[in-house]
Amino acid sequence: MEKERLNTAKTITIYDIAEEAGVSASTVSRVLNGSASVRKEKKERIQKIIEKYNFKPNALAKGLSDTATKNIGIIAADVRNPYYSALFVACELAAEKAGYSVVLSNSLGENERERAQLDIMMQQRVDAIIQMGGRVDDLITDDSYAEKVRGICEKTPVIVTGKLDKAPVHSVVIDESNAMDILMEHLFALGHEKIALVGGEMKVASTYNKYQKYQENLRKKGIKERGEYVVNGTYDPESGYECTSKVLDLEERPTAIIAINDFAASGAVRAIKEHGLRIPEDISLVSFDNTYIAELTIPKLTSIDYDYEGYGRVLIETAVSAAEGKNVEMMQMITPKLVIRESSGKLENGV
Amino acid sequence: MEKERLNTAKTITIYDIAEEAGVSASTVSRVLNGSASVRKEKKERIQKIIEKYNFKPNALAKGLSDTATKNIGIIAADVRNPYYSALFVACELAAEKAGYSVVLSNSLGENERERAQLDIMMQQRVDAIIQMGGRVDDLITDDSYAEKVRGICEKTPVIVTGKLDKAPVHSVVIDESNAMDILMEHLFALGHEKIALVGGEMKVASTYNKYQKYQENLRKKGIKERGEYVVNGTYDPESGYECTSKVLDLEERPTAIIAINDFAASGAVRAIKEHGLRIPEDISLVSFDNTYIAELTIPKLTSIDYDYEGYGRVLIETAVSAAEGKNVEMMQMITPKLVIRESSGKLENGV
DNA sequence: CTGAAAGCGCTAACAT
DNA sequence: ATGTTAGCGCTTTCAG
Repeated sequence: MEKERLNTAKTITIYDIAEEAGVSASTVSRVLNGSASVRKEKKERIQKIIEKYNFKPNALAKGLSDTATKNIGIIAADVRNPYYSALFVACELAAEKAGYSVVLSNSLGENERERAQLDIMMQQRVDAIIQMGGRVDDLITDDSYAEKVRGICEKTPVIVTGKLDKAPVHSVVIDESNAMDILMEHLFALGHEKIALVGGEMKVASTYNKYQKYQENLRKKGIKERGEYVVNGTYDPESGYECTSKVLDLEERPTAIIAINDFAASGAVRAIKEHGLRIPEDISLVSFDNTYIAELTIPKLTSIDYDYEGYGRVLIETAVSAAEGKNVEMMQMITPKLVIRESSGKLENGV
Repeated sequence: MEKERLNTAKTITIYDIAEEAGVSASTVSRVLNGSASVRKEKKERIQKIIEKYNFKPNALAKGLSDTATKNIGIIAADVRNPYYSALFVACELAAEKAGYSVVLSNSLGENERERAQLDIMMQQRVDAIIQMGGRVDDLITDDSYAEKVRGICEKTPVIVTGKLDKAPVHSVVIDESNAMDILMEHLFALGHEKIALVGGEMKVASTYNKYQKYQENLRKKGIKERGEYVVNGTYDPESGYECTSKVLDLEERPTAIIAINDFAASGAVRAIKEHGLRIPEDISLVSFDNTYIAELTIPKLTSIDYDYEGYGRVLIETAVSAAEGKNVEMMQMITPKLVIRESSGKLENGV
């Protein structure tokens, strides 16, 4: 049987354009990129032919001869998480404006995949790599991972949303500590002192930092920390539900709960309602990330926002500048902001 | 000031490997791809050197000389929507297994962007393009868009999750009609006859199809359709809230509501609760898509699932087969499945 | 202002 | 089994 190739219209190249215009390929290239002046007459003739064929230069060939591909690789932990999808889309939009494209892949919590993706992006010759979540969230940097990234940094700038010790990467991180301060100030102002912290793993740097600040805030306020008010878990609704249930079953239950993210908070809402308690009358609930989940729950969640659009812009600006060899700060902070909705309220009376 | 380029370690190529191994570049290429047998001794020597430098062949050069890039472009309407993110990740995983990478971009409802993205993917020489949502969801195909895609199809297979008249694309669509049948059967079985349909735009094919089936089911059951029970809107929570509110304010309100997707349903939940009604005791609520939103609401939603993993697999298999010039069916259907949760229940008594 | 020529890194006949 | 050679499509000196 003969092998049939259906989709095989002739690929038109810069040479075809050149021939039809009666000029050399170089000239076509010049008008394509505006890299040098071409006589107006010729220029127009060439442009007409380009349009006629709707010619688009082969990006592979261009990337091969150039040094840049105008592609930025993004490795996200999981775009199904609204935090990452919001940030990713923000990056995509910012990149578009800067004349770059983004290439996304999800590490999905698997170390192996994350490393493989780094390799693929290098092979693809992206001009910079942005890593959002995953290994760069680890409180203790994985040594072999750091080494891998170090190798990459020699050729391609790497920007992370967390930290990576021992590797010259650019960091653009949320000021988690500040975020926790804001949240606790809010709760203190409402009269809460019995405050629980649910969800999240201590091996994740951002969670650990929040925990530190949680302690510090209590201490400053002269409130003794109760170990049973801090229940670790993961970052999903199920975990939020379980952690919250535990806290609510305590003899002396808290009057306010801080969930590690909106997902966990949504689980917390369920647990609180099942315990026959009202939000915020009986218990206040606040969380981090301000994803659209915060508007889906009933009541809507008071949550910490990061201005995703701005965050994405900074990430891309950093990536682009670094890719173009400009000098960029190695460490930048994103300032969080409190968005007050319905889930937090004044402490009415003791429990 | 001197321009400084930091990230510029020497790029090592197949020739460097060849030289150090004392062989020709072809031989290195052969061991790299296993495209022909190489004497074991040499092979091992070469592999050692490759590992030593952690050499990864330049994908651009490879794509340029080969005819394939092993990249599949995916244009999604918006990955921030859990439906698309679930499907995208499913595709990514399936592609990975097939030795392909996926390249994502979001059209975000903007016609211009969607077209531009098609161009970019062509320039990038992806082996196939999968389009999820966007213009391919239109009930009436945009002519100029179809023409554009037609041009692309001549070179690169296009797979759509909707339809595109007048363009030889492969379709992998959800059997929406069947989905609506299942949902209504479920409601009928629970005793509901006053059924509303909220959210969605009729200009979107899938919504229109659902509406058709909604009517047909009522007719078959001998129930007269009430125009006021069908309230169009969009696909977000806000719209679900508004559409549902309208329906609940009717003199004779429905006993069951079908939301166009989980997002709209989450808004519906809010509206229903604000009306002081219980779900499902006073009113049943069902929806389409079975995203994680269905598990976040209280109560959890009865929703139509599509088996995202399977759906993604079919999309990628189709893309890969088409890219490799194999014969693939032009039209495939995804069978929906009902997932019953807490939001739907027996009709207790008349309103 | 423009063309010729070399090269980006890899693959694929074609010889040997 | 392996080396040689000729591209893939574009950019970029270098001449003129």
